[in-house]
Amino acid sequence: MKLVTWNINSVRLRLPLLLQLMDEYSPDVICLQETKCQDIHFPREEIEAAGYTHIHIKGMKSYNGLAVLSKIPFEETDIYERVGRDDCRHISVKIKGVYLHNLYIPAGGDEPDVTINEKFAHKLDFVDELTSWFPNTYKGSEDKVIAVGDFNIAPLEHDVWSHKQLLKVVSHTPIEVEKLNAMKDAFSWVDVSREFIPENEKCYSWWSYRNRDWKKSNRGRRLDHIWVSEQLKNGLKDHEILSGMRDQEKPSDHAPIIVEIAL
DNA sequence: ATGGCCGCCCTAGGCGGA
Repeated sequence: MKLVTWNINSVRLRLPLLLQLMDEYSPDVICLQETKCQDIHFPREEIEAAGYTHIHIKGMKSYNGLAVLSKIPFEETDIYERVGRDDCRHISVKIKGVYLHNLYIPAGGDEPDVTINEKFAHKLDFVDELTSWFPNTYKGSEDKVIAVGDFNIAPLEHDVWSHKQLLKVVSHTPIEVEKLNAMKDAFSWVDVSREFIPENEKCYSWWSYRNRDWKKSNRGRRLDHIWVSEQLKNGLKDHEILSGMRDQEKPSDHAPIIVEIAL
């Protein structure tokens, strides 16, 4: 199964790029984050015409929003309200016996301090909830589970362009890294990108729009992740961060990540 | 060293992103 995760930053604005991605890589399943559109406005017809006839979405006006687009039928679909909010940050499908979760973890605002920044508290609570939810819901040793999406946390030193300069910047603070690692350990998740790219090599999936030349300055962060349960580790075949998509006209600030997994 | 952009929305400046 070829699987893509991509924070598309508006599915309507980026539809031509999405169709290009489908045409070039022919993934079986595509998980999108930040679709930024209500379900009634989702561009179903064009996506179905490209062969992705199985669509599971949960969107809202202006912010957040998720989609799973597939050539393969779903056996189940679900929508979750994390930390009690109906804000379109977690959906899932069951496909070929695999539970596939599409996540958009809150960005967390500017100040990494829960006492003055409610958004940062929301982010940490969101991760905490998932830390117990996955092991309570599945058996990592038996169930085939995949979690992908924009986690908005770059956990490793070489997941950011400057570890030292980003220690106090939301996305790379010690408390966020600790929380994300706790979530990973609680289900023995496998961090797929780091199975293919050694931890001592720089690896990014996001580059700010603010850099005049994102490629030249290369001040990126690895915010997008693909995690698989232990069951699937031996099936990992291929992996690529499609940074070429960051180089197109009107790009998303995130690059898609593609993996191939033998099920 | 710093500031630098983008997309959305009851079309225009504010919010959110990270």
